Amino acid sequence: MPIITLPDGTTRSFDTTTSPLQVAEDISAGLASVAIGARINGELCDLNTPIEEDAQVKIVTARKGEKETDPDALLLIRHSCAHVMAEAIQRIRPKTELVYGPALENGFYYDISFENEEPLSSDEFEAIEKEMKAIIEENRPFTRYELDATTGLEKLEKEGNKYKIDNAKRALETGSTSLTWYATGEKDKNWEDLCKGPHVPSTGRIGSYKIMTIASSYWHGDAESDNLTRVYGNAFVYSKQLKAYLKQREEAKLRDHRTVGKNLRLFHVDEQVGQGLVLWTPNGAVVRQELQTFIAEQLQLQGYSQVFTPHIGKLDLYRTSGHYPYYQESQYPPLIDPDQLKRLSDEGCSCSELSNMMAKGDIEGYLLKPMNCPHHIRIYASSPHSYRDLPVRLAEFGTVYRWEQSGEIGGLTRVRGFTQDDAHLFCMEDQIADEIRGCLELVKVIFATLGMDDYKVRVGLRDPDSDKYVGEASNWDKAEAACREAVESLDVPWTEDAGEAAFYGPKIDFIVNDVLGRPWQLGTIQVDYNLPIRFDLTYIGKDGGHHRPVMIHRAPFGSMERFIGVLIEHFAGAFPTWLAPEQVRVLPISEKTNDYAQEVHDLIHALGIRVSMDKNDERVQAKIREAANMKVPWQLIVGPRDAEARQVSVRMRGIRHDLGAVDLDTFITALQTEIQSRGKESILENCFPDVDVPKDA
RNA sequence: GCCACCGUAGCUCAGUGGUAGAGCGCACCCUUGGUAAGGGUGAGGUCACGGGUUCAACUCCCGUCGGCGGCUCCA
Repeated sequence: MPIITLPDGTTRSFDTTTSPLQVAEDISAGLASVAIGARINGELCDLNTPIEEDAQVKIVTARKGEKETDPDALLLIRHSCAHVMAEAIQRIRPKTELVYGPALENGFYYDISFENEEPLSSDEFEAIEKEMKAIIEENRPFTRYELDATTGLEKLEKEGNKYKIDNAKRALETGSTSLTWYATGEKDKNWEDLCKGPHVPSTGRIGSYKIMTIASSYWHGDAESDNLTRVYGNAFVYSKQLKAYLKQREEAKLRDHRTVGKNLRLFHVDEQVGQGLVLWTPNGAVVRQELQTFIAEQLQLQGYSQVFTPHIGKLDLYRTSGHYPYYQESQYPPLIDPDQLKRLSDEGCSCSELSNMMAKGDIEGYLLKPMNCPHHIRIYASSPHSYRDLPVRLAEFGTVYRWEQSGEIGGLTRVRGFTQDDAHLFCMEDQIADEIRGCLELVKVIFATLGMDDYKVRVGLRDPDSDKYVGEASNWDKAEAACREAVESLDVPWTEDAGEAAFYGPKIDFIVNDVLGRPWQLGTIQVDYNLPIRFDLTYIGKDGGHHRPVMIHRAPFGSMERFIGVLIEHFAGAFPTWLAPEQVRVLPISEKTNDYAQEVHDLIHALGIRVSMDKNDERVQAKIREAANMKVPWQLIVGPRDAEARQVSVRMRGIRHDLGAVDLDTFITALQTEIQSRGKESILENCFPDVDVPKDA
C-alpha cells in the first residue's frame, strides 16, 4: 500500500506496487503523456520503476517550455541519446567495442574502442545521425532487465567485451548485487548495452540531437592503457534549444581569445620561435603593460618591494629547492657548462651517462628557471633579518619556462614561457593569516576593477593517503588552518579539495572559466614551511636567537599570458578605455577637416593618451565601421560643423549613434579622468549625463 | 606524450593527378562624402617543410614541424 508524496506535499495512495508512470496517470493523462522519468526518494529512475513502499516522487517531464527544461529531463534524454548514437555507430562499424557513455552537464559522449575497425571520421557524422534518426523514428522502448552477478558476468564473458566486463566488475565491487542491461527494443532481439540507466521510456522521446565532435581518451584515464575514441554529442527537448546551443557555440568561438587576439593583433605565436612561446605584439603589449602597472601600484600600497632576477640559475639551486628532481620531466633540459661538456665529449660520455650524472649532481649546469622562488629566497638570504623587518615581501613579474606537454599547448592559456605576477612573503607564523588576507584583498580589488566576479576559490589540502608531500604533519595542519581561516573572511564561493596541495604546502587557487566553459586556474597562494628549511632561512627573534620564517608564494593572477587570455574573452576584446590598445580614434568627415582633426589628435596625444587618426580616403561610414571592428572605445567624428564650434561628435563603442557634440576641452578632461580613475569616473557621466545607455553596451 | 582531424594570398576559406581561385585587407586612381562597407585598377602564393610513387603531385603515400578537439599532466 505505497503512499506517494509529491513535491507539493500532497499524497496519493495505491493498493499495489505502483510506478512513476501510474502516479503520473493518476494525476492526469496529460502529465503521463509528457513524463519521461522520475526521482524516487531523490534518485533519478525509469518511468516504470516499481514502487513498493511509501516514497517521495517527482515526475520528470520533457515539456516545461523551452526556457526551463528540467535538468533531469536533459540527463535522461542525453544518456538515452548516447545509447542511440552507439547503436548507430555499431551499425556502421560492427566490430567496435563499447566502453562507457555517460550524460554530461552539457551533452553526452560515448567512449568506443575502434581497435578492430577503421577509425571514425567526422565526415561520417551525417551517416550516423541518419541511422540515429531511423532508430528514433522506430520509437523502440528502452527495455531494462537484470541478471544476478554470476549469470551477468557469464553473459559478458561470452560476449568477450573486456571493457564491459571491467565495468561490471567495478559495479559489483562498489556494492551492486546484480547487473542491468537496457535493450533498445526487445530483450534478445534488439541492440543492448550493459547500463545502470535510467532512460527515457522509448527512443521517440529523445528530442533534437547532434553529434558534435570526435576526440580520444584513455581507458580509465590511464595514458599507458588502451586508446579509445570518444564521440561527443548533445541533445535537447526542443530543436530551438539545440539551435540556440549551436549559435551560442558559434558566438563563443568569436569571443575565443585566439580569434580575438588575431583580429585585434594582440599577440602572435610563431612557428619559428617555438611552440607555446608568446610574442606580445604592440597592441597586446599595451594591455599587459597597463595591467602590470595597475598591479604594481596595488603592490606598492601593500608594502611590497620590487625585485628583478635573471632567467636562469644554477642546477644546484633547484636541487636544493627540490624542483629539479621533482619536476625534471616538465623542464627545459639544463644548459651544461661548455668546458665540462667538451671534456665529457672527449671522454666519449654517452647521452644516458650524461643524463645520469646530471640527475645525481655530478655535473653542473644552469636551468631556465621554472619558478622564481629560489632567486627570491637567495635575495632574502643575502642579508640578515630581524623579526622587526618581517614580513619581507619581494615581488617580481618573473618569467619562467616549463616544458609543457606538446599536446597541451595552445593560445595564451597553456604556454611554455610565461610571466607570473609573482611574490614571496617571508613572515613569522602568526603573521600568515594576515598576509593571506592581504593577498585575497589584492585579488578582490583587481577583479572588481576589471568587473570579473565569476570566479571560484579552491583550498587545496594534502591527500592524507599520499606520500608525495614533504614536511611535518603539524606544520601542514597549521598551514591548512590558516588558509581556511583567511578564505572564510573572503566573500566568495569556495571549496576544499584534498589532494590539490602543492608538494610543499597547502594552497588557495582562483579558478575562472573561459568562454568555452573550460575552467582555468589563474592565481594561487601557497603556504610553505618547507623551502625555508631547505635553504636554512632564518630571522633574529626577540630573544636574540635564530628562528625559521614561513614563506608564502603568491601569484594572484597566475601568469600574465593566461590572465590576459581570460581577460580578452571576458571583454570579448572590448577593453575598458584605460586598458584599450587604442583609446580614441579621430575620424575626419573629409580631407577638408583634416587640419582640425589633426589638432584634436595632437592635443590628446600630448597627454599620453593612445589616439590615432583615420586619414583614409573613405567615407565616414567606412571609418566608423573599421574603428568599431577594432573595438576602439571612443570615436571622435569631426566635420566642418565641429571644427567651427571647436567641438567633437562623440561615438561610444557599442552605441549605434553618436552621443552628441561636446566642447573639445570638456571631452579631453573627461577622457583623462576616465583613464586615470580606471573607469570609476566615466566620460558618459561627465559629458553626457542625460544620455541613456544600456549597461552592457 | 597519446588518439583523431587539419595546414592553399596578410585574414577567412573554395578547389583539382595536367601552369592556382574568391571575399576582405593592402597599393594606386576617381570620388570630398555627417554616423557600421562609394567606385575603378593593380600587386600579392615554392599550395607548411622533407622524402617517395608517377610521364606529371598542391592533390596519392611516408616522415617532420605547426594548428585544432579531446585524453593525460600542470610547482
